[in-house]
Amino acid sequence: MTAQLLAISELDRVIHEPGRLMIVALLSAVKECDFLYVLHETEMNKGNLSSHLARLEEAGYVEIEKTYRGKVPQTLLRLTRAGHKAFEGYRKGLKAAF
Amino acid sequence: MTAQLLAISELDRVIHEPGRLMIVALLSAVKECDFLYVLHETEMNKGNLSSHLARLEEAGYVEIEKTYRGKVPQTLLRLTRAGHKAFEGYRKGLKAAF
DNA sequence: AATACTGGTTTGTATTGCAAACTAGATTGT
DNA sequence: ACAATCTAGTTTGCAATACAAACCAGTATT
Repeated sequence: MTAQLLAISELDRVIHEPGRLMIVALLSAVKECDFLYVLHETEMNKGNLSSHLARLEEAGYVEIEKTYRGKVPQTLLRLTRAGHKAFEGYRKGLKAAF
Repeated sequence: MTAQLLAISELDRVIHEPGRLMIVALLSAVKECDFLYVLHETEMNKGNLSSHLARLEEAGYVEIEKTYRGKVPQTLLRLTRAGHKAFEGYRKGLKAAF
């Protein structure tokens, strides 16, 4: 197995999925934002975004904080340290592959 | 939607899957090889490789030619022109995203 | 006091990805 | 010769997705 194929085979599947890749790329840039911002920026639907976030949270890559902006609920999102490392590793993997 | 997110969202899913990405990367380098070479090089199992190849063929990205090496069957694989273009486009997409 | 809107979550389904089981034919052993 | 084994794959069955439609609790509107 060549280094290229090895790098591809080792890509983190949680991050690799395009929907989640968008989320992680976005969060890695802004440090914190809310559900609706990610929703609009990625052009996903709510159900999809919700479940991808749940997956990322379960992987320990994002923190989800439910709070309020006045009376309306707001879900704040941040990449955890593990999330940042995973994304960095993912990008290194890509670079190694291509 | 930023250019980065757009690029991610437009990645070709057929090629994006790591198993198939390995196959396509390999075929793009060698022009032609057989099933067993890809099998050993990628370290997949046969069932998996077979179905990923079927998907790539159905997408028009690989040509599958069944022939014989003496008396033993041999499956030859090549990337089609469309496959080369798709892979090139995929790499451009990645470059645009990261 | 209905109706509609916000900000999400849950549910149902169709598609995948995966490996175990199978197949057809060639080879080897007895 | 004929059973057992090997080779080169394909098919099948299942578990895990990804996706959107339907739902829900609370708020604002008419």
